Amino acid sequence: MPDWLSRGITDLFPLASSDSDKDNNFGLRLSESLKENSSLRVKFGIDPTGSDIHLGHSILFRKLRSFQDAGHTAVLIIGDFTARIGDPTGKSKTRVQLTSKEVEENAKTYLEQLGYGKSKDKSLLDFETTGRIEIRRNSEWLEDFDIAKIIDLLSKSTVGQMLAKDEFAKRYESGIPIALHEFLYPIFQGYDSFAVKADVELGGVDQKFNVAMGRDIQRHFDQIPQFGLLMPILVGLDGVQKMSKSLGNTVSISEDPLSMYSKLEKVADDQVKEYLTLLTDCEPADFPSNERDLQKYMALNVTAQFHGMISANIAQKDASKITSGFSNSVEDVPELSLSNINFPVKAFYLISAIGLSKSSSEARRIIKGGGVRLDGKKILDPNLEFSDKKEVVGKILQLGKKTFRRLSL
RNA sequence: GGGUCGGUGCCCGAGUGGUUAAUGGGGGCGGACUGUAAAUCCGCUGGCUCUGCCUACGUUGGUUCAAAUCCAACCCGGCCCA
Repeated sequence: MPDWLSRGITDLFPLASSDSDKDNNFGLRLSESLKENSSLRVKFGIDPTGSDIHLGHSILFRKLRSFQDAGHTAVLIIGDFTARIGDPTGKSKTRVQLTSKEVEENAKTYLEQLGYGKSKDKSLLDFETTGRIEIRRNSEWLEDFDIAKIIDLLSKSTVGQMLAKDEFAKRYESGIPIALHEFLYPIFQGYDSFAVKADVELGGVDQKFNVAMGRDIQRHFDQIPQFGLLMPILVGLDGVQKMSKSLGNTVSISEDPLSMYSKLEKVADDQVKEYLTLLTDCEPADFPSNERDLQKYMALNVTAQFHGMISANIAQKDASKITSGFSNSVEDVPELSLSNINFPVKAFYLISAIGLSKSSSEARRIIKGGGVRLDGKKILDPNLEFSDKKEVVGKILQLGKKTFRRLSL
């Protein structure tokens, strides 16, 4: 198996029983497809339930991109129909069902973040080269399923199988409700594989059940079952739980270089190498030996993946100025426009109005707690009034240790 | 459908008529410390341009000077029985 493929993966199934067992030998299937010049169809489903793509998601997209670069076809399935069910995976309670309008909006932002419309060297996926990507929505085939068909599919799985799935088992045991429609999710996701004739499905390790379901359903319809390629779940900034928006431990791929770098340089020591493996192409031979240096090296290289090495370098310099107390000489602070603020304005209101705090009460609290600086000078009175824009324009507003904004007109 | 127990702030969980945004823990945020962090320590943790005013204990109504706490109906859930 080539390196680009094996890097970082946790599972590939089924495993070949012998070298000639071509339906179960992925290496063989891969080399055959290259010989015949017929690309593999690599399915990856996204559930447009949020709007932000973070680094945890990006490891799957990176792998998908590797397939594209190797000449295969990424079949990106927007789970617009299944999103309305809600994937129970990893959820300890029934997920809220979204309206189709919300789903559509999310899907659009997803595609933009993935680089839809951009050249391939500036985007996460290759939308540019013909034949390398196919974007599908599963409402295409799921929307008008009739009951007979659903019953046919449902009859292929048992309650026992469903309850063997970890999340269902846990919820069942601890008395947390499982709505019946949640059982449909894995089945429909599995059907997607048949609908797009997937040769491979990519997913996180927590998707094993769903990916395996795809194999069952393809077999049921006499299609050669897909291979399952599973990637690890990225641990989030808290160093313990998986990276997930609802846990608030994410780094979003659309974040500015400075925030991205600053967050990454404090990733827990024992996660740093994992980040390097999954989020960069760096080789272990080049890793610095000192732990703090390794952290910085990782933060730099990951940031460079999304913003380029030049911006990443500036972010690194800026971050070090900030931590050593020279925040006024920072080069690349994101600007924040004051155009819709009416002066005179009180400090707490300013912070809340420009969106740096969740509420004006929170802004007051942070100020009282000594967490706000303007050009390095602490502001301690929430009611401090700025009578004119000129007083603050061009200055750097700092919130806590990580958030910096240069105020502009 | 019947029985029974229960629904409290981001989460868990106290609280069963009365100074109060509601004990405690977790999480989060801010500060100190440090190799950024973690650990530890301290502070904050409903909203509002805030010396005050709103909104809050499943929902709606009721009793009362006064209700998260009492009553009624309804909604939602766990368990047991069918």
